[in-house]
Amino acid sequence: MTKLTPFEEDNLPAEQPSPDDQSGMRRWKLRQLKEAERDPYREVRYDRTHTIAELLSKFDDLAGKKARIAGRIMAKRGHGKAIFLDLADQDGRIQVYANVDTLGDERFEQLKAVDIGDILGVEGEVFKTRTGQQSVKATECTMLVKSLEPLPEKWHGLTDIELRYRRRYVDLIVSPETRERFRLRSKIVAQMRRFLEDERGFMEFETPVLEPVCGGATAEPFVTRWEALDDDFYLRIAIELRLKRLIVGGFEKVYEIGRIFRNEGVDTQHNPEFTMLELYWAYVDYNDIMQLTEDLVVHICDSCLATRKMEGGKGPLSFEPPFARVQFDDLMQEHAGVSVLDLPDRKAAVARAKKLDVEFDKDAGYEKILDRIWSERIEPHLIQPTFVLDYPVAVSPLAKRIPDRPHLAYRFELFANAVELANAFSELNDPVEQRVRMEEQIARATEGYRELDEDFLRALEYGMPPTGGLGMGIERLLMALLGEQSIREVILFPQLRKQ
RNA sequence: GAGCCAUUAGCUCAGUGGUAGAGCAUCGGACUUUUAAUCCGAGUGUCGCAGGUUCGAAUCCUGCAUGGCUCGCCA
Repeated sequence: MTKLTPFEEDNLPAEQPSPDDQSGMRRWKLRQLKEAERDPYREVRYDRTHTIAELLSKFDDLAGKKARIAGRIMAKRGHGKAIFLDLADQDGRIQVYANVDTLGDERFEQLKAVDIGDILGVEGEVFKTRTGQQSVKATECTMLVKSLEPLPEKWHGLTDIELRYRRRYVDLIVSPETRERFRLRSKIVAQMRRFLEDERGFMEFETPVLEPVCGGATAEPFVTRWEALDDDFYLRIAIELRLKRLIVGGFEKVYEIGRIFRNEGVDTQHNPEFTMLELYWAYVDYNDIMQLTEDLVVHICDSCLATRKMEGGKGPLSFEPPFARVQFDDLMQEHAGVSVLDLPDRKAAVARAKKLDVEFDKDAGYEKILDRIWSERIEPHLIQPTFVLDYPVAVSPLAKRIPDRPHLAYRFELFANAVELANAFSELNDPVEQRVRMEEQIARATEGYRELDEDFLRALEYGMPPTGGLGMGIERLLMALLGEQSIREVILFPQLRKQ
């Protein structure tokens, strides 16, 4: 008998608790293990000969040979003097068979005491049962972790949405779909980097998340306090203005995949923190960026999903290039019955919105009303991947004006599944015009915290070459590619209220 | 921030005013190739929280909490 620490004495029951108290039962079992000098938490490593997926893929060669595997017990089927366990590791699941003849009485009784959720190392012979089930016949079992909480029901798993988010680790244990979704997220981001770096020669940089002034988008920032300086700072709402400084500095192909924070509400399309790919490419225009964007998305389809066709929430999607390319104004004329040329001011926009039955806040400014018409009347039609080109300058403060159509800017957005995936410009590099447009934007802003990023304007004054830039919401892309309707399904730990 | 909906056993869910239920899981027993193992037996509980109505409330009402959906802000 090993003497327990006072903490263990207090927290691990000495007597068998009520069977209803499942975690109590497990703690009681843990105490017995510790007292018998079989404390599972003492184990520091377990040498595996194979992962379960490897073992299964080489099963015929390994049959009759010894193997060592490890994983979590997902099911337990007692059978008198024999027992079956399902053992799962990261990529596979296999049956373990054990009987009293091969293990002996003592070790067989120990194995019978394991609970679903415990983590076990198993050494044994690779074999098939008489029903042909690929299995390992245990000759030695090592308890690697005692799980103190019971897992959800084996058939339905965890369906309570709140619990799935708050205890994502449990969701990952019991839901292969969840594991697969986040495995794909990791792979897609990795392939994004591989494509940009290895195939296109971009360099990734990391720019500050904490900023003295925030810009690059219109959104409410999170404010935080830098105590040492006794001053407020902001969590960035975009990466744009930082990366453009790198173009000024002479780097020609730069990108960052990073976290963005926007102090806004939560819904199926929005999480207060999300991940954005932003890239800037000197000496090219938005047509080159459009081609790059299409190539990138197709590369991800081919390398991660092995298909360019998928089931979106609003019907089947085909990412077969070339994606449709359509003028913003053509869509306006088709679905809103008006050209932006005929909506020169707020009054005209209000009249059109009313005619279209598009509701808007009575304080809404000109851009906001245009945006409302757009999202109510046009966006719902953009199911298949579509590049929408040449937006009104009024809603594109960082994009270069088109000289022979001065009310429009060199800007495109990529839509799929009726959601915006990406936003790109031929970047405005005229420091004088940029200052005017930013000042106009600030003057119209209804929310606080808007001030000119003077240092960005100074950078433009030093001279930024003609540049194309892109911003792409990673979660939005994942939703479109994986057919998910809620952004929380592609974010491991979505923001929820404190409990 | 607003509207609607949900919250019952560890998990998945029944239960519309009259003794709180099922399956899985758990506990006891049988079973040496099962696989949602099977068979026999047992116990699940602050019915989200706080009030109210009623002889009596999981059930009706009010407030609160958390979550979901829709809407507003936002990508």
